[in-house]
Amino acid sequence: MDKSNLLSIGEVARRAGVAPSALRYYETLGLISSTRTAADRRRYERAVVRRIAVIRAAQRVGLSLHEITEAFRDLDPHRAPNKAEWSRISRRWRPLLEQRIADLEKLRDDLTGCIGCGCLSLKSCRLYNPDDVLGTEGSGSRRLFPDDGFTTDPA
Amino acid sequence: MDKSNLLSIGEVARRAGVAPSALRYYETLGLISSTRTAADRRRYERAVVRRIAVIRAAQRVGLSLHEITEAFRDLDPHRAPNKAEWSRISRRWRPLLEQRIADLEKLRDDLTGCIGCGCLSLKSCRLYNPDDVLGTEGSGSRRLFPDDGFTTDPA
DNA sequence: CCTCGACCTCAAGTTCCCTTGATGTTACCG
DNA sequence: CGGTAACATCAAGGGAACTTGAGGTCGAGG
Repeated sequence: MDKSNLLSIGEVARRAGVAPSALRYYETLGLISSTRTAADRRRYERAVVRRIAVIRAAQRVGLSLHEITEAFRDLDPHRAPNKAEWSRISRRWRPLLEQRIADLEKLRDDLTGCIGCGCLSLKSCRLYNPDDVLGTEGSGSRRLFPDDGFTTDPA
Repeated sequence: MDKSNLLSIGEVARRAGVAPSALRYYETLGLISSTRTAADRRRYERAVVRRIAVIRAAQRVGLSLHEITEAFRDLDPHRAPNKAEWSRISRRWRPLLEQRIADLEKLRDDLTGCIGCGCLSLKSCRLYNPDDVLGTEGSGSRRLFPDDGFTTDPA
């Protein structure tokens, strides 16, 4: 059942957790590729499952399929990326990942208790009293939403 | 120009960095609300700017506007959330945030050099040799993509 | 008074990411 | 040999999140 080490679209779909229709769609975008059997069925290399996992992960970071296609542009679609290719993608995405992580941590901390802005006491905190205008912005703390109009209230 | 401390749709749009059309759209969804002038123009409380910032932040985490509406459901749309309301939203979103942060860190680390799986040498790393089957999964390290089919290859 | 910009509504359009349906072929099972 | 499941293509549909356009109103300025 494992003939020639290639996977059918159904197998890939199950393993990657996406619908076959999505795989066909990805193929039209050039995100993944397949060979065909004599009877025109798609056959996938095993590496495509990993590739799809990366695609889904990148999507969750907020990348469009187009951007992901860009990043994958000069990877051999049939093989797993080698070290050089992998680190090229890594270099490309890392700043974005860092930024997104920082954003999320900031949101989490600010939502949770102003850890990010240092006011651990939770009282008279800007987040719980959003209409307050900050007296000073001294101690290196940063605003969650820099442009929310609460400091620049002259219309 | 600051009459009655309310903002026009244009002002809110500028301060929040979104288009007026988006604000009208949010209103149809019940995400934000406004009062009207005699001439039927929308007037917004200042707190709406913060609310929009939270909406945008939540969107970037991957929440749909519908989910955000849910979380905001029983907040008074005209006021900034008080401490209790804020921490309700916080409690609701925190696990999600944590999960997303963990996912992103994992992706970053695995992309960067298998820091997450402990193989700092970068040689014979699963990520660089994705077709390898893991011999053991012993030392507490976790897979980036748990269901990618490389361990469960019996069809 | 006239124009201009900012606003209003409502319907339709757009982009992204797929899914669904119609219709047909292939592969295997009993 | 017949049925059924899995696959193929292609066109159309669908939801989410907005934007755009048409047509109209309002208030201030020249």
